[in-house]
Amino acid sequence: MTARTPDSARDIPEATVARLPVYLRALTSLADDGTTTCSSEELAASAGVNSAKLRKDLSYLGSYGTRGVGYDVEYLRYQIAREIGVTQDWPVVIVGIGNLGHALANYSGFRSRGFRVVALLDADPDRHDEVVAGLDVRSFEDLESIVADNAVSIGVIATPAVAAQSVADRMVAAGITSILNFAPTVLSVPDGVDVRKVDLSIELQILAYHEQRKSVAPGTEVVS
Amino acid sequence: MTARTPDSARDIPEATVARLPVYLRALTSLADDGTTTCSSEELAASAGVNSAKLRKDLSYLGSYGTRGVGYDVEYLRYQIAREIGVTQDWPVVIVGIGNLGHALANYSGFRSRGFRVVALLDADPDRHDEVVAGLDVRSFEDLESIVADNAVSIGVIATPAVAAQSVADRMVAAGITSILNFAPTVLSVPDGVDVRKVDLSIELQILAYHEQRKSVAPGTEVVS
DNA sequence: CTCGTTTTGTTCTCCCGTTCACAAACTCCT
DNA sequence: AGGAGTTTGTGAACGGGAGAACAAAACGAG
Repeated sequence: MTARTPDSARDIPEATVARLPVYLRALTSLADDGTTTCSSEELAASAGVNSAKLRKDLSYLGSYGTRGVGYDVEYLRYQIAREIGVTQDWPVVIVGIGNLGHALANYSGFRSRGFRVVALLDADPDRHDEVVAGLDVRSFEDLESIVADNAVSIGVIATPAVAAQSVADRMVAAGITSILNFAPTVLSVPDGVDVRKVDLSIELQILAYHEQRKSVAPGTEVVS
Repeated sequence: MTARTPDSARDIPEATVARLPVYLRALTSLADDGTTTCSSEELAASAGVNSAKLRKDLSYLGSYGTRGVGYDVEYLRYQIAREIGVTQDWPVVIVGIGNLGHALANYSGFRSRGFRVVALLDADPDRHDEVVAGLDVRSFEDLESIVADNAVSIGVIATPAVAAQSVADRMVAAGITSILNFAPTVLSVPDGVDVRKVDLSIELQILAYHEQRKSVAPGTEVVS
C-alpha cells in the first residue's frame, strides 16, 4: 500500500534541490532591497543561473508565478522555505570543536536559516571548560542523551579524519539520520542516512587543476 | 614536439576532475598502510565509488594499471598528483580573517596537499596586529603587491557576504584567476576566472529537505 | 608453450539534467 | 472589448555521466 502523495511527496530532482537554497537566498536578498515582485529573468540573474533552468526548477514545486507578471517575492520565498523544510527550526549538534568547529559554532548563517545549534561536543576533556558561541563544550559521551532530549536528526562532524568514522557510527546509533562531514575522509553509513561532505582541500585541488591547464594550454597547441 | 607528451590526455570530464582528489587521498591512505599494489575494486571501495567508474576515470589520464595485477599505489598517486597539478606548490592568499579565516589559516590539510598560504589579509585595521598560524594579518591594501611578488593565482574569500564581490573584483584585477568563495553570495567574475563556492548553510538545507521527507514518507496517510 | 585466471581499459546503453522553443495566460493600452 | 506585449510553464531535443558488460592483456601453473 504505497500511500497517496498527500501534499508534496512528488520527487524533485536532486540537482534542483541543491539550487533551491540559492534561490531562497536570492529572494531574501531581493526582499531586503524592497523588491516585491520579480521576473524569472531577474531572479535567475540574482541567483547566478539560467532563467529557463530557474523556471523548470520552480515548476517542480508548483505554479507559484503569474504569467505576464512574474513572482511575488515574499510568497515564493515562503513556498521554497516550506518545501525545503526550513520554516521549522532544525536542532543540530556539532562534534569536534577545533578551529573549524569554533567557526561553525559562531556562524550566524545557521541560526538565521532555520538551524539551531543545541550542543557542542568534543572528545578532549581539556576543551570541556570552554564556552563557545554561548554554549558549553560538552563531552562526546553526552551525545546520546542530547540527541534524544532535543530530537536532533542532523549532526555536523568537524573532527580530525581519524575520528570521523567512529563519530559517525555513534551518531547513527544515537538516531541521527543526516550528517554534514567536514573531515577529509569517506564515511560509510547505513541506508537511510544521508551524508554530505565539504572538503576544503578538494575544492582547492579542483581549482589547481584548471589553473594548471590555463598556464599550459596556450603554448602546447603550437604544432610546428 | 608536443604531440607525443603522454602527460595530458585532454578533455577530462568535470565530474572526473572532481573525483581525482578523492582518489589521491585514498591512495595516500593506502600507501600509509603499507599497501604497494591495489586493484580497482579495492581503491574504489576506499574512495567510496563504483569500480567501473573509477576505471573509467583513470582511463582519461592514461593506462597506468597492469591487467591481471592492478595499480602500483605510489606510481598512480604520483600520476594523479601531477595531472591535478599538486606536485608543485600553489601559493594562496586568504582574505577575511574572522572565525572561518582563522580555521582555514590553521588547516594543515592545505600545506600537506600542495598549497601554501602566503598571506592573510583583512580590511579591519584592528586585526592587523594579530599573528595567525605564524603569519601576520596584513592590510587588504597589500593584496596587489603580494599577488605580484608571490605569483599568486588562487585566492580564498572568507569575508562577510557584503564584502565578497568587491574583494573578488580586487583579486581579479590583481591577477588572481581562481577563487574559492566561502561567503554566502553569488560572485560574478569575468570569463577565464574560475570560482568554486562552499556554502555551509546550503549543505545543511539540502540535508533538511531530505530529512523532512524522511519523516513524512514512511507514515504518509496509511489510508485504511 | 599453452591454457586458465585475474584485472584492466573500453564500448554500449540508459538515465538525468540542461537548454531551447513555444503555447498558454495575464496585463495594459487604446 | 480587443489586440499587443510580457512572462510563465512545459514538451522536446540534446549532451554528458553512470553503470553493465566484454574484449584485451598480463601472470602463473603445468
